[in-house]
Amino acid sequence: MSTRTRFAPSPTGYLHVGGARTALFSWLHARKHGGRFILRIEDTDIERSTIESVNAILEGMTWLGLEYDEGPIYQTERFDRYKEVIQQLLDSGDAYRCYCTKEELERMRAEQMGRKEKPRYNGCCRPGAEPREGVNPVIRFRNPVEGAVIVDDLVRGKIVFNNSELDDLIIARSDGTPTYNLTVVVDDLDMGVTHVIRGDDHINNTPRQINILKALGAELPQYAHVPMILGDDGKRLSKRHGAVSVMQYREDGFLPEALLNYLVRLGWSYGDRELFSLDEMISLFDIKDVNKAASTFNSEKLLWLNHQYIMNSDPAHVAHHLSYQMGRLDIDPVDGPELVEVVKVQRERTKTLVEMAQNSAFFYRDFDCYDEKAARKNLKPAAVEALADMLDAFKALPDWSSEAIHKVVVETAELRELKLGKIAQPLRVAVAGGPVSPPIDITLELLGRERTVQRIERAIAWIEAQGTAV
RNA sequence: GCUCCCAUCGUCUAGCGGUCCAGGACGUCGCCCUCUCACGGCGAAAACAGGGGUUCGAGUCCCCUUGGGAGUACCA
Repeated sequence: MSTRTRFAPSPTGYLHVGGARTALFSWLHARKHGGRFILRIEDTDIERSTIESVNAILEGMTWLGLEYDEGPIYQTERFDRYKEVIQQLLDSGDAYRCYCTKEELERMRAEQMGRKEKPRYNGCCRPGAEPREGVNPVIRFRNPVEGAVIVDDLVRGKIVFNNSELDDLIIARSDGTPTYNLTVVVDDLDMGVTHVIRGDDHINNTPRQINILKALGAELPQYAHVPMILGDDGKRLSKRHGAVSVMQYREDGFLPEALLNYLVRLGWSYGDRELFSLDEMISLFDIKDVNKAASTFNSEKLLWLNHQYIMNSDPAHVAHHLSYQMGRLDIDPVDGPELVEVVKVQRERTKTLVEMAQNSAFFYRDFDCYDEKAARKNLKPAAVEALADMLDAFKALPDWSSEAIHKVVVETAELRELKLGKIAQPLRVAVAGGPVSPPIDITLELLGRERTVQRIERAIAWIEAQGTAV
């Protein structure tokens, strides 16, 4: 049977990095084995599910490039099928109606906890209960009492659960809607899922699901429970830890492939390798090699990876993503140099696209004011002469190239008997507004003669104005 | 409480009984390069949670302790 995997989020929020990694593992497994990857939306909890969340998840998957072969399949559209299976279970005696009220169940739990027992349903309606006035029954699965369920997990190995530890779980609420453990089983079965790859917070659900599958006479899929991702404090990753939404990483200037690369290395490795292209991930990844222990999300390393991808990816590709950030700054790339050229000169000095956009804004529009510290240090009266020299030279330059510009800067330094830094830095602040930019000759070449001239004039005027103001 | 899971540098990890006075990466700290910021190069500090076994030999296998995590819903 050909491999079929799925990612089945419940739409109660955005796609977070933990879910994204589970989806990635599942996607990789399908791709590696030439199988199919299914997206299923588990929206049976109508109270908590929202269409916004569905869209956010879809958007996240798209940005990451985790394309699905089937779906999205919505569970809310499959209620008839679930009802059919529930009826089947009822008919075969593997399920029964339970008339206990929520209040009774709560009391039962409280008493059990008081006796330091594991809280579980006591099975009072199991032998068959009489309908009660005013009580809409729930339907429970009749879990085997004897024996044990052995989960042969691809990442955990064998896990044994005694049936005596399990109780009769509810598969249909009193309003008739199916619950999670039932829908997962039916869906995975109907969709022919061969490998259930999911977070290890589902381990405890697995034996129950296996029992239902067995009652249905179905063949079991392979299970792989991947460890969770923790925040810096060792607790399960959540909003408290900062950016957890996949789309927030786009906002923060990350390349999707950098995030993917970071995620795949969290709980998985291939020797000493750190960098993996998508194709390499597909060929090298093996779900069996995934670690058992939970791992902590480390933003610093993600930043490093992002920088690696910014530096080593095709500049045109980076430029494409950079344009999004430029848009957020209200910059239209037609107002300055080609974005690709900007990427080429900025990529080794910025770790995120946000940073790159901010540090490159001066190529496209005038800045409002100088960086205070840099101006104080570099835009001093002593710099005026050299700036004026270069201004004249630049105006007269027949050829506006970095080589010619470089020559002017060097010659001015020699003429004024100053170190290159004493010349280049004031010039840099004058044209870029701050102390950081690519090499000055390249910066000016990209900026263009017109803007260079204007900005040097502006700087000279500014310095002189400072002098008279004090 | 009960059930299940986990445990190598601060973090991600290599290690699948001897080749480990434990290797790589991020980060940190030095030095070099340098017109700024970076890139890059070189180097340093930094870990087998503890205790019992098994074995000629244990980071690697078993048990216990400790510490973490998950589940324990008419949520998923």
